[in-house]
Amino acid sequence: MELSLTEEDYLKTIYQLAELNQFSDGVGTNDIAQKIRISAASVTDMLRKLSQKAFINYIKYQGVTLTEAGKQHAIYVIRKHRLWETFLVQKLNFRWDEVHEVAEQLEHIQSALLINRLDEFLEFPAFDPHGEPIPNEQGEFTHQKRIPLKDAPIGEHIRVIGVEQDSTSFLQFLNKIKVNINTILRILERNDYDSSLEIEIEGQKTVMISREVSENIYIKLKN
Amino acid sequence: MELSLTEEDYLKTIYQLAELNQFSDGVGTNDIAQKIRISAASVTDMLRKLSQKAFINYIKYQGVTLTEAGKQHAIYVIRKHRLWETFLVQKLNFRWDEVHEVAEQLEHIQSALLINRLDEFLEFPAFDPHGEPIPNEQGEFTHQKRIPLKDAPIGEHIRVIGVEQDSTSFLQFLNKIKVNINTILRILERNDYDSSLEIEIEGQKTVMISREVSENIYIKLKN
DNA sequence: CTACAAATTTTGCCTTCCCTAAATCTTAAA
DNA sequence: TTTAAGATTTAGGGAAGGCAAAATTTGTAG
Repeated sequence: MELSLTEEDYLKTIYQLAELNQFSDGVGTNDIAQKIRISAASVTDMLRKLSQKAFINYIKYQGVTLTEAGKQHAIYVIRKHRLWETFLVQKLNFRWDEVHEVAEQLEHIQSALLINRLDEFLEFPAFDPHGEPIPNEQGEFTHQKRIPLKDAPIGEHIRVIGVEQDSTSFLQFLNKIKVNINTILRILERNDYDSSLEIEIEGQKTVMISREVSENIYIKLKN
Repeated sequence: MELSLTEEDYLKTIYQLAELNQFSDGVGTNDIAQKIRISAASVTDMLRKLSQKAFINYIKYQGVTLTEAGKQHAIYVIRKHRLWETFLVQKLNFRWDEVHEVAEQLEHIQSALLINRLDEFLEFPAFDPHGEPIPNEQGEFTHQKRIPLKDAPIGEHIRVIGVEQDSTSFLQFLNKIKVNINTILRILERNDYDSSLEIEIEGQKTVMISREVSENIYIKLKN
């Protein structure tokens, strides 16, 4: 079944919200409305529609969960989004902070052939430029243990493997201090009063970063 | 100004129809309707809208022409379309007959950065995989003299530089007989009774092609 | 010059997706 | 247990883009 661009956005959003709130048992109308910047009334309309098409389980006033079909499709949209982001960064030299808006459009192109060829062209990447896993054609994710930089041990060499991507200005900041995927860092000192960190970047310069920043960078120990 | 996907399609279509009918002085409502498979009534609606936005010159019952702004944008859509086709064929190994549908979607992605980076990535191609010229960022086309294969001299080595792309089955046929851009041909014999040609392909096999086919392949003399 | 066929526009209406305001349900504090 | 705040849905409606049928204009054959 072909879904409209809008329907795809809803499914993706519901999937992402469900990921976040793994504790609760359904995604709320308002959460969706807020995330895609739309009125709650409009969301209710669409939920009824998606429910009829059997992509979501929807009981009035109770929140929604994805059906298996809905989940499959949501993952497919995420696959498309992350493959395009990878393409933009690796092949067209986009910066971290430039990819999102364009990938939001590209993710709705309808062509299974295109996506599989793109995957092949990129040599079947397992992670996108922000370190998020890219589902394969079967919808399976590669898992990877990620530690927030703020919890990393002091003094050891560590490798950046992911970042949160909600904020463009955050990504631009990382760009400015030349922190990227695979950048090697070392925490020199932790300041307890404000949880800021002094870090060494690629053995070169030293930078102070706030707790906000160190919460949004994920690393693994080198080796 | 940002144009909707639909508006872009209309402008592109008007441009293409105007190219074809260079003799007449305006594109008709019905022509547009037929080309984009929509009712004439809907076309009238959109023409009024595009006229208000100053992309076309429209006088009721008189047909339309593009304004300078409309022409610029039409050419930009064509630029996007042809760059994406080039990408699909050169980088993702799409066949001639597979590219059109996907490029129709990709041509509406809104990002000047994306298009210019794609252009660069493809090394500023002057022609798309069907031999059509790709306008540069300034909207300028590279011209190239093309001779229909049916009018080519007998016996000489000639190079395929373009094909018509209206028919998928035609493109599939070319694929089957392994005729592509830059393929070297030689006409062995012309059959006057039905204007069919016997041609040699890349010095290898020999094939009979009908007049319909030879009218839709363009060549230049080798060297 | 007329009259009819073809082209075009108008009219009235549909679907999708969105909105505000009003109504209703849920839930947690008192 | 009550109730008010917050969440959600309903009601009514708008813009974009589409359609069929009716009305109008144009152009051409006689």
